[in-house]
Amino acid sequence: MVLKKRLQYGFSGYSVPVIPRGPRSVRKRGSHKKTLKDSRICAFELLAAVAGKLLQESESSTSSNVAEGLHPSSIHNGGIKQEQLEKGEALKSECRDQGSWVESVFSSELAPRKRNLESSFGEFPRAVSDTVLEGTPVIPRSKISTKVRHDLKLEIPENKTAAENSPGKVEGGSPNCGDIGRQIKAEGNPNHNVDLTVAINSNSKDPMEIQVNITDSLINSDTSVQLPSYRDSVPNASFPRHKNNVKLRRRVDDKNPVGCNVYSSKTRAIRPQTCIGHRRVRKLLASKYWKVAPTLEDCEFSDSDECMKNVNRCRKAPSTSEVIQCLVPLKKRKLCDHNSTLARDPEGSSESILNSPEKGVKGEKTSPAKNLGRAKVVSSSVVGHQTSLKSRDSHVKFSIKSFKVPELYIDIPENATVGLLKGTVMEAVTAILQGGLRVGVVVHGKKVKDDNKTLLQMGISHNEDLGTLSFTLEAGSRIASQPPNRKEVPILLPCETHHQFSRSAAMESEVLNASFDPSPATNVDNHAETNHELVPSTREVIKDETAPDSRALVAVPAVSVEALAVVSVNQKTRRCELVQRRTRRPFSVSEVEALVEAVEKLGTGRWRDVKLSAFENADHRTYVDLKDKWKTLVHTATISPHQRRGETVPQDLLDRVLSAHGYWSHHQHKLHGKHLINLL
DNA sequence: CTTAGGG
DNA sequence: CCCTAAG
Repeated sequence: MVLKKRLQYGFSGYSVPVIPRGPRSVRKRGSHKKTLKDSRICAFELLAAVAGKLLQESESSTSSNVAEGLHPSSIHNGGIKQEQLEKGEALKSECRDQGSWVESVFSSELAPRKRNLESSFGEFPRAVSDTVLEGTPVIPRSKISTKVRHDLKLEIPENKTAAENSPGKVEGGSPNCGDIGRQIKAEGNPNHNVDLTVAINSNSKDPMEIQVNITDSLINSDTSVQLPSYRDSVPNASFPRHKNNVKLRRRVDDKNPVGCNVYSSKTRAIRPQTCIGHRRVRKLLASKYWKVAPTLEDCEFSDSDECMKNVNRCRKAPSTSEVIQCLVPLKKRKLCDHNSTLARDPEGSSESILNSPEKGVKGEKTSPAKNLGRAKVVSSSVVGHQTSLKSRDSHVKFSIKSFKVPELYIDIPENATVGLLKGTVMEAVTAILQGGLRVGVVVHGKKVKDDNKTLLQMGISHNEDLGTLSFTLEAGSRIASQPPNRKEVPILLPCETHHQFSRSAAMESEVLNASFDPSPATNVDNHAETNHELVPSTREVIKDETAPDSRALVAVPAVSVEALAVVSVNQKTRRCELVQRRTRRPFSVSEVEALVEAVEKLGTGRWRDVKLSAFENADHRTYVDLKDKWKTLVHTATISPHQRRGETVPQDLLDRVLSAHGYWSHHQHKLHGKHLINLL
């Protein structure tokens, strides 16, 4: 039968099944791609800090908000909603403040830490607390995600270097100061013309909105930045359940006492429902767990170690102190999804940090050693939207619409007051900004390290799609920025030393997707200085509220805390292409011929062999490509000639395609066995 | 990593 | 071409 078929089709190679067994095809594509996908996102914490301040400042306004909004989903009017989470309850609250709105999810479980809370508590308006407290059951471990929005607008000459493009540093105002302005300044480059200012805009329609303005900004594109999530344990705080701004989720596991260890483990357990089932792995930018140390008035950090020491000294009970954990959302998102708010996948992120086996991070490495002890954590991730604008004069214009603070996890006792809760959140946020911020530039998912490259060199030109351009905010490193000497700034301490949070992996971030309508593309990037990875973006979008997984990050002293990542996304282009699509390379007739020949010989189920046999040297043709091409060839051969498009394939080849297809579709399974028999 | 299919 | 589920 075999022979018969052979003759029938006239395939010379038919009888001998060629089974090339060379080295497995090396697919650059696969690894490359994956790498990109997996690595992404950095959290951005900057905003969080701002938000924290705002909270303080906006005490008065806050109370009213808390009582009123009922709509959970709305950003400005959060509602309280209870949801069952896998393992715990998460409380999500959205608060508005002047110039910024913060949405947060708290996770609570707690470590005792009243001092700070109480002090801060006093600052909050009573109305708020009352409302909150009213009839509220305790909700252990809530998750809070905070979002801060502001607008960034930028216009940069294409010939500016990356450094210029990315301001070297973003400085946050001191937590204590009443003024809201924060500036991002470009450093090192004399020519940079970017000056970003983040300020609370009281005039804004939305009181809670924070505006970030870059001088000379021209455009309206929007970018949102998200901050990494943190977990903070706050002792004795009670959460309201019915108020508008808060969403609550019940957690299943509340049993554990407060310990850092316990905490961490639990933290892991917590995973947003939305995230469940997600296959994609996300990387966490930040380290896993962060602990917030009580505010130390007397401590100043010259270096992280010092900081830590001081902190410890100051702390009463470190072990029990509240812990703020920053989670880095790791979920990958698909860039193209619309309307999704940002989502995070803590697990993924943490995994990435941990070098989880899953995609992405695998091979890349984070050298823990480098970061060990340094506790650099990239905790926040920022996602933004970017709109590419057409510009004239070779200037690239884009604006970052907003920064978002994704998640903040807090562990707090049920009986804690709202005020304490607020204070805790504020501290956590503020702590993030302590070290100042640095801006990173991510192009096509890859962080651009070379500050001397011009935008043009990086492919950032006015006529390019800016969708692949994004920015990250990173906590300033000691090196990059001087450790702030501030007092009363909450300190994030590593909760568990044993935790690996110190790994550089912590630095990895994941990409988040932007949410709103336009097509959000998300990028995440980790900016640990030591780590650089390409961050791929995904299309998946996760709704932030629902999706957030949580994994905790350990906050390290501000000094050591690093990186918030901000990613801007291009909204304009619907198609988000963080992961750029391979350039299209139509098959030439000769390639088709080679393919047909190989398939006639090998059959349609052995694409790897086909590749090796006929396209061994064509690196750009993967076996999947060949398979796809065959698929299209079959289709082409099936349809009428006038319906065919592209380079016309000789009819004789198509005939062969059809013949081989028909033959193999019926014999591919049996054939092999028969061949073997024949050979024998 | 490969296949096989859907998108 | 991409993305994924399945081996």
